[in-house]
Amino acid sequence: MDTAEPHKTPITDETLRQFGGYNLKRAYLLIRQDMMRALEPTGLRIMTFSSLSIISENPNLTQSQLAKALNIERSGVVVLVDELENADLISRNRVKGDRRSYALQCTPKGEGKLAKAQDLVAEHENKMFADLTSQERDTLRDLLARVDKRQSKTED
Amino acid sequence: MDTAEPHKTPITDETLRQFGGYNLKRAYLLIRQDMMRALEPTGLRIMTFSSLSIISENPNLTQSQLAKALNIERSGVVVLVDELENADLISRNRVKGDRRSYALQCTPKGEGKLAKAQDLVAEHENKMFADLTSQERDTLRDLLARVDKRQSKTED
DNA sequence: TATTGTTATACTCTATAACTATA
DNA sequence: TATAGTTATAGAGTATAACAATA
Repeated sequence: MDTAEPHKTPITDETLRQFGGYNLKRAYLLIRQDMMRALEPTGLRIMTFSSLSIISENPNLTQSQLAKALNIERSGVVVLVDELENADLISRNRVKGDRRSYALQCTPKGEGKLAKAQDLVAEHENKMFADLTSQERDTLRDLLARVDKRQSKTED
Repeated sequence: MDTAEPHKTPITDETLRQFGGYNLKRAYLLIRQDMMRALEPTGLRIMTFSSLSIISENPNLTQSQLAKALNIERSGVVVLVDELENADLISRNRVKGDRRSYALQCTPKGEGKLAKAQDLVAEHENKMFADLTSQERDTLRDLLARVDKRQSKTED
């Protein structure tokens, strides 16, 4: 079998392009990479940034609640919260009624860091979605959110 | 600090929802998981499915070309191609002019497997995008593809 | 018994770097 | 010297399972 002709024309992925999931993955990986670069100067990673944002928006939530919000396991949250606490961006506080759980709060330093990070992320998004009009960005966000919303419905 | 009140209202992620990347990630992880489930009966994983599809569409392409098409490193392709070859779904063939590279081809068995897998993936997509009209699915695909297209342009 | 947080462990995916054989 | 494929290794990211403290 020493006789194959090399493939000449440019490589295509037309078949895969027909699938929404394929386009979704390509775009996601691209944006993920630039997002990591954008957050670099803050010392945050994507998941610590997300955690910080949710903690800021929902003061005194527990780690279990954060796990559910992030769609990850409780064990994964420990690492994220450790990292944020060690950087003095959040605090673990004891709760009145239940001594098993912690109430997570942003520190002032954490709020400042979050604000800075959000600016960098907004900049990153403007870059990544530069080819889309403001209306198209809204449409994309809406369509993706509607796909995501099916999850809670189809909880079997 | 034993005095924090627990967070009462449902946990929200409104701030993060404003970012396209966040919605993208949520939708991607959701679809990824169901995609793995959909492919399970075929024995294929997402990346071997994608590889098989691209090889079928571009007969006799090399592993390096496949790596570029999949946006991964050459070393990663070896594992994928090994897996497909061991399952007798593709063959590595020697090329005329260059004895360093392989020309990858789908076997008849590989074409059959690919067809079956594509049906399963189409079914999976119908399920995941059930809340979107046909037109909205096209819009989503188009917007994602346009985000992805920036990559080749912004090659610095 | 069930739940919160924790730890240890393992698995998947991918990148990096060093190697070989060809060119 | 450069390129195709290979191998070994390491690093994220996450899941699973078992555990201690508390409910």
